[in-house]
Amino acid sequence: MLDPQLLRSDLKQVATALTKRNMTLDVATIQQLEDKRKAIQVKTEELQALRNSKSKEIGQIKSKGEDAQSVMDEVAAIKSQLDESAKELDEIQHSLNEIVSGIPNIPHTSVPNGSTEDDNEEVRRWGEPKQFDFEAKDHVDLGEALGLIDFETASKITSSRFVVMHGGIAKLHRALIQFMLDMHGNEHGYSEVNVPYLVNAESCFGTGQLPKFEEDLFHIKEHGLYLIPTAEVPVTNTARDEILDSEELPKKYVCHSPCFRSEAGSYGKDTRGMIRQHQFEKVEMVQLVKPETSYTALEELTGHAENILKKLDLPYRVVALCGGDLGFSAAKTYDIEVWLPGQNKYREVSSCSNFESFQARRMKARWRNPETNKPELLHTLNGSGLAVGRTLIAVMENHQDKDGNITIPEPLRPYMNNQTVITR
RNA sequence: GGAGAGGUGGCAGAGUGGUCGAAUGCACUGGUCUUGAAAACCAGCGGUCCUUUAUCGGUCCCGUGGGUUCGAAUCCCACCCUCUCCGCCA
Repeated sequence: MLDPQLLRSDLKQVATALTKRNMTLDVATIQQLEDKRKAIQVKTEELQALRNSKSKEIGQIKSKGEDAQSVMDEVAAIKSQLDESAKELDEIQHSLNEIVSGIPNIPHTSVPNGSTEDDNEEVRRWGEPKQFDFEAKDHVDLGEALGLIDFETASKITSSRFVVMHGGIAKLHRALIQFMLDMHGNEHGYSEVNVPYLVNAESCFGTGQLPKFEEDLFHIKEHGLYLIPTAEVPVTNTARDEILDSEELPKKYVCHSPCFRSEAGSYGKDTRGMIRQHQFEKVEMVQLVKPETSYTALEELTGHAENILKKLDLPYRVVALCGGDLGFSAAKTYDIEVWLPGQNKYREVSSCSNFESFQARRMKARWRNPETNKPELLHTLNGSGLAVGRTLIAVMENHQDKDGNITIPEPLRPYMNNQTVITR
């Protein structure tokens, strides 16, 4: 959520900043509602103040044993006015709220202009795509030839966009998770958390999935809960309605979880293989920081995700998302794209974002600034470190040999009983 | 799932219709005292929103949402959560 003060004082400037997202803000409607809100809120609160003081008066009169009827009649007259005014205020605030909570974050000044992913800006590359002296297979062919990846059974027991993994691939998947958790925990200073995979609506609102993107979520209606689309939701919401001490910051969490996405609207996209699933696993990094440090934290966090790819010897590039490709809550995002020989292109394995105070304002996640001694909004960040399924694909495709075996990257071997290769 | 108890400020804990945003204690902050510290004493000490350049002032907040009332922490209704016992269960 954007700062309501900013919307009041500088609505036009906000509208201009949002054009970077190819978004037009309905300035006239907001301005009109805001003017109305101001007038009615002042009126309502004045009436409330009057009612309160008169009611107190009644108490005083009665305690003296005198007759308070005339004052009571006065308050009764105020009451109907107040009810009407309060109702009107409620309606205006409601519609204003609806509009404001649907406005995306303002892109940081460093965010490139553009409307689609083609306009994203490549920041750097690491590693060289490997030249194979045979025709590289994709993970589907590799996995099925090994007999270790099975989409058919998954669709029998559940539906499309799910997968069953066996043996060496299942172990490789698990090894990746443990390797990532250990790297971030031991080398990068994150503390590991394990959180619920079902969350309530307040949490989804806090991180920005609700109200606008409900269709992307799996919803358990009879319990009013949602399956998490990313650990970002439960982990960031640990700070909801909290005021943290300055000394506890920054808070850095790493969390492994499954992620559930309905993928509504992506029919026909990435239907082959494990690239786009309804359920996948991810190791997520979340940081809660003081505002002045959030952009250095973003660089640092992105670097932490990159380190995983470096250790696994997987070529990648980092792109800065352009305004049009930026997610709803993010002020700035770097995507990390890993090289996939099977597709002959770079594909996203991580998305690292600074949300500034956008999520924090929605969830009232604050810290006490010792300089002012007042609660102030935190800045929140998160990034995949990394998407496990896609990293698995990358390992398979980049480290395959001509016989279709997979060489296990050195750092994963301790997690796989020192196995060096996955064969049929 | 059944039965019972309970949800009040950072914590503990009082408060059952009217000067209660809330006693008291602890914690915390500042001051006095002290060579320093402790103790003692004095003072301060929640959040939200509105108005305002700012102050002042005002609104709202006692689990959440409704209701009754001139007036609700206090009464009524619904829901949520916690604890204890029983049942079921990884």
